[in-house]
Amino acid sequence: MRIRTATDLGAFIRERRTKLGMDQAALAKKAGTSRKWLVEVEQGKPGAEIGLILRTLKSLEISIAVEADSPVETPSLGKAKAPDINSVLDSLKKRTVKKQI
Amino acid sequence: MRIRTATDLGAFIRERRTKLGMDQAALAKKAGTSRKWLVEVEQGKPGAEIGLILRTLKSLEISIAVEADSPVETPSLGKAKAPDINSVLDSLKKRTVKKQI
DNA sequence: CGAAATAGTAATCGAACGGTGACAGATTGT
DNA sequence: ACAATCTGTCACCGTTCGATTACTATTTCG
Repeated sequence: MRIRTATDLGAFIRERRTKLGMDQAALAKKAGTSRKWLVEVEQGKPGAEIGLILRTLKSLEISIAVEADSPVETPSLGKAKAPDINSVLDSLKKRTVKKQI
Repeated sequence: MRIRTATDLGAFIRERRTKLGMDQAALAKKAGTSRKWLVEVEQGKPGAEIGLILRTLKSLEISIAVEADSPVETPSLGKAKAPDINSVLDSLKKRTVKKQI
């Protein structure tokens, strides 16, 4: 499932939790958090800390993956957009990536 | 890329940022955060708020997906897997979605 | 060498986090 | 009806976040 907001994430966590037949208390304990925190997360709390989120997902055996949408910069697409290459070279010229090479 | 820890996430964010030729200040501004925050996130800060993380990933055109590792029960067509069905029915009997309607 | 840009760090401060414990509402089973 | 269970909410409190504003490396190029 695609996650765009904290609400998406909360909904998915809840769905998975109930599917596994766990109640909030059980999951909170397993993830090492408080039940209050879990309630708020399932409701889409945007302020929740990523560390606790990851622990919770792990407790639910949920894997999380990230992926770059566009390879580097949307090339192609109709217009003869060579400028993209130039802009990249330009930015590289200004101050090289530094880590490169 | 599979994300298991905040460090994984920070590394991926940094890699993507540099690949796009952005510096920390540019990304921080685009994501509506402070540069200091971004520095810490790239270093793997587990206390970072999920809301800001999601904004940052969006600014980098990174999509994030979650997936249940084990399917709880395979509703595959006509398989002779009765026990799973029962457990599902059991959990459903205990408490339904409730917030519906 | 020196200037410019990028990245890391420090101190401060208001705001929000997360934990605890308790309570009310809703739902289910006896 | 009653008890048991699960969920949502509340107040309190110590801790920590994130923004801001500096300052210090480090790198790169003229």
